[in-house]
Order: sequence, then structure tokens, then C-alpha cells
Amino acid sequence: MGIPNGPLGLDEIDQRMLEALARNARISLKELAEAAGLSSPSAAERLRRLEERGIISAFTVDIAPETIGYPLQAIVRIRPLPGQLHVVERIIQETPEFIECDKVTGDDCFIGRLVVRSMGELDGILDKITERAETNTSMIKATPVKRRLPPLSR
Amino acid sequence: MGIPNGPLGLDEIDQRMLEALARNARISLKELAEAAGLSSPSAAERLRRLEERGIISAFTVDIAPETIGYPLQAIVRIRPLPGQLHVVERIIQETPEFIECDKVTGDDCFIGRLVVRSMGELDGILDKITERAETNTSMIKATPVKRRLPPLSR
DNA sequence: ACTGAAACCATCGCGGT
DNA sequence: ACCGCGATGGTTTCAGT
Repeated sequence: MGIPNGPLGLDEIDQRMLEALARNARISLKELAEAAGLSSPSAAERLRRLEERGIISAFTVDIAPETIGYPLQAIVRIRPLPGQLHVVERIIQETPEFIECDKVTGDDCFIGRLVVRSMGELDGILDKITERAETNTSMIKATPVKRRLPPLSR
Repeated sequence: MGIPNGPLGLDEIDQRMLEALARNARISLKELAEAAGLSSPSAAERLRRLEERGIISAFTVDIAPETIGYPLQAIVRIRPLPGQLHVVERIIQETPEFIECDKVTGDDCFIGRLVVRSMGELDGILDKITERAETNTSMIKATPVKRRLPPLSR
């Protein structure tokens, strides 16, 4: 019958492996194989294929910013003034407190997430951007959905 | 002199370990030890402490959504109608296409990120929310800053 | 925090389904 | 073609210093 879900398909085994890795990316192949219902060599080969296919783009570590001195997180929408788009993009990239940023359609051009030690620090960062863009900042109060996998099945 | 950077402090060794793990969370302890300039047992003990201190909150896998059939990503700002806040929060949590969501200050109450297979699917998801909230959707065109670590030093 | 030894795990090739 | 099995080599872990 070929590949279960078309060329992009993940079968149940792949799904279990990705879910196990999302819970803990450092589990051994042995544990991964158990979670998937496979032998270690088979799990290793599957894992290699998932990386090769580009489905797994990285194994990363999640840091809790508040434990390393960043008690505040903000989401900032940024609308560069005419002619300032590229400069603003560079400022964002070079400001390490921006831990992610997307370029989007709509009134806003960029939506970024940043961590700061204090409101004063936030003010300092935004001041630099405000010379070249309109900004709109929202402080994060809670996270109802922590980063999670997209639906994996059909 | 005690702990280098106060109770929240990360010394250079911790920093090198976190950076190495951010690049690839599945490297062996041996490689991690090399990156940090330590023996394997020492690196293992440091790693254990970083988890115990809550600095490392998880080891996770990054999936490329486009490779599993989600070519589109959107950021949605959501402002529930009076009395609908909790219902809206539940809808978001129970919609698996929302892969993250924060509760924020300001006009918007929630800012979420979602993956979809098509604009039609996006429309279907937003229709459910629009009964109970105002929404404002931005499609992601590019990602100038991919998720990265906060600054680790002072 | 390092060294060395023992236990454990990953990897490779082979055979079976 | 894919999975499981078994041997080899490497890695993790634990003792002691």
C-alpha cells in the first residue's frame, strides 16, 4: 500500500516518536524505541529519516527566562516608518532580547517576542526602535498554551 | 566570592553547555563536556543541576510545519466579548492548530500562533472564535529571528 | 572536578518475515 | 522493504581520590 498519508505522511510510529521527543528530546534510542513499539535499530533509522526529510528541524533546549533574570516577557508589534523596514529588521536581529520575530501581513510588519529584566530595560529597547517605527507592546501575563506540536495525524 | 553571578548566575561553563544544547539537544555527554571544557562526569552533574534549578525546563524537538502539511502559519490577536474570556481560552486550548498562545495586557487578551493547511481551514477555526471574540489575524511571511536563547551573561 | 572501571547503550551486519 | 537479533565499540555512570 505504499506510504500511509501520502508523501508528507507520518504513520502512527512516527507520531509516537515525535510525541516522545517533544516530551524529552534527550531520551535514549532504547526508550524512544519502546515508546514507538520498535527495536532500537529501527527507531534509529526512523529518526534519521525524520531528520533527513526535514520534518525534525532541530533538537533544542527550553530555558525558563525567569530563572536567569528575565522576569518579564513582551510581544511587540512593529510598523516601520517609510524606508525604515530593513534597518528595523536589523535592529531586531541584533537585539538579543528579541528571542523570536516574525514578518507578517497586515498593518504590522513584524511581531516579536522579547525578554527583559525590568520595564526600564524594555523602555530602552523600544526607544531605539521607536525612532524608526511605530510599536505596540503587550506584556505577557500567562501562557494558556505552551509551545506544542501541530496535529500530526491526517 | 561564592556563586559567580548571584543566585541566578550562570558561569561560562553553564553558558557554553546551554549554547551547545540549543544547537543540538541530543549531543552526547561526551561532546557536551568537550564543548564546555569539562570531563563527562562533570558535565553530567552540571546538566543535572541546570535541570534541578529549573533553568532548563525541557528538551524538545522542533518540527517544520510545512513538511507535515501545514504550509501556513498565522498570528491571531483575540479580544473576547464581555463574559466570554474563559470560553475563548478553552476553545484556543482545545484547538490543536494553536501551537502556542499567550495572555497579554492591552486591548487584546490573547495572542496565539496557529498552523493551518489552507486559508479555508483558517477561516473555519476563526469562525468558531468570532462568535465569542473579536480577532485580528496576520499571516506569517517570514521569520527574521528564529527562536533563540535569551542573553545568558550578565 | 578528574580518573578509571563497570554497566549500559548505540550501531552495524546478518537473517527472517 | 522493513523489522528484529546479536556482537562490537563507544558512552554514561559510579566509585574513589
